[in-house]
Amino acid sequence: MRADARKNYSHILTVAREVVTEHGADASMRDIARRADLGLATLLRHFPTREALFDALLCTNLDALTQKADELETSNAPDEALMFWFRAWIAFAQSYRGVVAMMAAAHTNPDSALYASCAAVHSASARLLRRAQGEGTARADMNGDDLFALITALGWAVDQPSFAPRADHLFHLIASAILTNRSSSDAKKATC
Amino acid sequence: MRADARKNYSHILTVAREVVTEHGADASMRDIARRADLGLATLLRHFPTREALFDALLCTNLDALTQKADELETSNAPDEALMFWFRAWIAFAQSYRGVVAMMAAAHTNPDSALYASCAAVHSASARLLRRAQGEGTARADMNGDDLFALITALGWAVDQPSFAPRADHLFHLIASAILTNRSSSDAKKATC
DNA sequence: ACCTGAACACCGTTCAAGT
DNA sequence: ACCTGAACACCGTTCAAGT
Repeated sequence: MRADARKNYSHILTVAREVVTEHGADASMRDIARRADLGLATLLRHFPTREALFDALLCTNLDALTQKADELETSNAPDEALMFWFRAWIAFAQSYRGVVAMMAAAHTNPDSALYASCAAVHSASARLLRRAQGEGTARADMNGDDLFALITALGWAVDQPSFAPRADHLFHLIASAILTNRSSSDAKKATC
Repeated sequence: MRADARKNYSHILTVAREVVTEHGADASMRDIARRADLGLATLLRHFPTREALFDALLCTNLDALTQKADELETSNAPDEALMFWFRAWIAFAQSYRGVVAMMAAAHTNPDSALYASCAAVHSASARLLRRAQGEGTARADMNGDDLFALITALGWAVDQPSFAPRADHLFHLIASAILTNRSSSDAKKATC
């Protein structure tokens, strides 16, 4: 990449972070370009779609999330690991408004620039679930798709202004639906 | 209302139902007007906002939903009533793509044409919850806001193409998070 | 190589002019 | 009363012309 292009690239990301913080995932691409003092066409040259931009915006967080799954898998009890990771996912979901809805949509469509990231999150969570199921601390009548649906649904919910105040409690409720032992102390550590 | 206006009004609703069935709640208002052979301004005269149109589109379903809450409250066991109504809500959520997201947004904003309808659904569900809690069959550490958040989150989830295939099972999982007795036969009747 | 203004086909809002 | 074309300020896409 040429020096000026590289400079534009990182400048776009900086500005996009600001704009998206204010307006959420539906922020106007034109507005981002405007605030970066660039033509809209230039922005779209670097990030041909909104999802390409978000993949770049979120890749650090997303990598941290999948890496955290690896760490938890070796260093924590299965149910504890699942719940800690679930918490981390919800924190991620709250990074910018609308990200979860965007990821849920991207999850369906292999052409999306976010598809690979979604799949990575999905498989990380599925791995943690299977491990807890092996130990008998997570419901056996549930698969990776179910887990992903539940945590994504909660991620969407805590994104809604009217539901956000109850985010912690809602987390606890969903957690209790996933774990076998409702009052497990491990779960409590993660859900309280 | 003048005769021609009344005719336009109902014609718009008929056409809107078709277009929204195809394109979901984000369907273009212009497209609806076009298909109705009317100027966009005429459509917006009858329904000044998208939410006003949807309030009209959904009012029959919404009324049925709140009325169903009344019926269930007198004719069924509290936990059974709660679960039957929950099922009806999910069926409503599946009537058109995007309605749940729209209602969640409307729920926050008192100026929305859908606000009253959201409040009605909210209070109907809260009533059924309190009754089940009184009997001890629904979790005590949960309020009407929590329930509304959970059922709305599930409504959103089953709206996503990738989660829809597991809709029934996801319902069961959320139901088990709401009810006290996980394998209650009443719950089973509603969740299976 | 990389940037960008401009034309394009959309969207919902508003209102003056028509019947 | 009710309808509507047109102007408006937006949006993302595309590409020919510039450096």
